[in-house]
Amino acid sequence: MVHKELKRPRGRPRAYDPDDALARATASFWRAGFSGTSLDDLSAATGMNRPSIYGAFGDKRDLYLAALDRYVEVSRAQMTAALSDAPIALALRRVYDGALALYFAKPEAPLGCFLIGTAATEAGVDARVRAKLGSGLRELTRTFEARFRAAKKSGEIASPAAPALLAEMAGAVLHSLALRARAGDSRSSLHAFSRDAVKLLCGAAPARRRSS
Amino acid sequence: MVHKELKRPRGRPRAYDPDDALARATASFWRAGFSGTSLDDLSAATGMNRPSIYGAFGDKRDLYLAALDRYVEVSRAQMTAALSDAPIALALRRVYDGALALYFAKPEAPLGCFLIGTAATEAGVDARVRAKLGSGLRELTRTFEARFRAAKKSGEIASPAAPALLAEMAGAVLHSLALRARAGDSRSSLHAFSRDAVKLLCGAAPARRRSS
DNA sequence: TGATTTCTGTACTACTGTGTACAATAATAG
DNA sequence: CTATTATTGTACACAGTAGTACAGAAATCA
Repeated sequence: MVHKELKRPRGRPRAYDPDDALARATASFWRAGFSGTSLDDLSAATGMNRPSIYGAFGDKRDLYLAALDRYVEVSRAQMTAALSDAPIALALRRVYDGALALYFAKPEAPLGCFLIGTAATEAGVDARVRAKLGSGLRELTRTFEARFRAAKKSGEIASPAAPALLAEMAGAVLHSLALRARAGDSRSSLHAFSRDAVKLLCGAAPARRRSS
Repeated sequence: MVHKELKRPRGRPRAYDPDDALARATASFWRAGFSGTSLDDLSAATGMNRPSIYGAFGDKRDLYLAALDRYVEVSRAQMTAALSDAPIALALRRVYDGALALYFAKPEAPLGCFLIGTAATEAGVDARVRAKLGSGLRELTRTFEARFRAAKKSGEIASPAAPALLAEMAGAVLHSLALRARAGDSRSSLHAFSRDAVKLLCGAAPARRRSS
C-alpha cells in the first residue's frame, strides 16, 4: 500500500477504505448474523453512511456475500500458508492453531468461524449463501486432501486410511472446533482436542518432535 | 386428534395442541433462524394468532428457547436409543443414519441440525442460547464417550486412543455431517463419509475411497 | 476560474416486525 | 340461566429497518 494513488479519480474522494470497511462489516455480521445485523449497525461499524454503503457494495445482501467471499479468500490463504513447508503433523497443528486464534480473536465473545457462525443459518433461505458455504467447505477439504496425499506418498502417515477420508476427518475436526468455540467451550480444551486429533489422524508416533 | 381429557379446565378451550405448535414453530426457526423468522411466520406455521402464542410460550425468544430445549431432548432420546443394544460400529452407524434422516427430512431444502443451523448464529449475541448450545453439544459428546468407554472395556475397539478422544472425534463427524448437509452436500456423500469414519474410529479394515 | 464529477450527509418514505388492548367467544360452575 | 374463566381474533401502537432523493461538499479538468 505504499504506491497507491497513481491516478486519483475525478470526483470527491472516498472517506473510507473499501477493504477496511468490508473487514469491519464482516466483523458485524460475524457477531449477529445476516438477519441480526442492521444497516445502522453496519453504518456504525464501517463509519460509512448508508448511501455510501449502497454505492460501494450494493444492498445488504450483496455486502454480506462480499464479506463471505473475502473470508473464504483469507482463510484459504492462511490455510495454504500453514500447510506448506512442514511435516504433516506440524502443518495440521498450525492450521488448527491459526483457526483457534481467529475464533477467539475477540476477548468479549468467542466468534468461531464466520461461515459456520453465520452462513450456515443463512444457507437455509438463500441459495447463493448455501453455494458459497458449500464450495468454501469443499475447497478446504480438497486442500487437506492434497496435503494428506503428499504425506502418504512420502511415508509420513502411518494410518492405512485413504487421504480423502483423512481429509474429511481433518475437516470435521476443524468444523467441530469452529462450532464449539462459538458454543462457549474453552480455548484450552479445544486446543487439547486438536492436538490429540492430529496424533490420531497422523499416527500416534511423533512426527519430528518429542511427543508430550 | 382427541385424547381422553381428565378434566377440562374452566374457560374457552385451546384451539391448538401446545406440543404440536412447538414442533411447527421449531420447523420455522429451523429454516430461517431466529432473526429470520417473524411472528407472522410463526403464527402461520402454528395456526395460532399472536396473543395465543404469547399466552402459551411468552415472547419470541422464549419460544425459541423452548424449541431448543425440545430439540435437545428429542435428539438425546434418539441418540440414546441408537447407541444401545448393538456393537459399537453398528451403534454409531445408526446414530449417523438417524441424524442424516433428520437433516434431510424436508425434500425442498436440506436443514442440517437445528442447533448448528440456527443456535450457532444466535449464540453470538445471546448468552442463554450459547449456554444451551454448549450444554447440548457437550452432553452429546459425553454420551458418545460412555459408549466408547464400554466398548473399550469389552474389547470392541482396536484403536489405542482414549475413549474421550474417540468421543470427540465421533462428535466432530456428527458436527461435520450437520454442517455439510446444510451447505448442500449430497446425502449419499455424507452417508459414505459416515461409514468410513466409523471404520476409522472403531478400528476396522482400511477403506479405499475416492473423493467425490 | 468555472464546469464537471463523485462522494457525503441529512432527511425522508414505505414497510416490516414486535408486542398489547380489548371485545367477542366458548367453555365450566352453581 | 347467570356468573365466571380462559382463550381467540381484530385492531392497533410504536419502534426498527431497508432503501432512496436531494442538496451540499470536495476533488479534478479545461
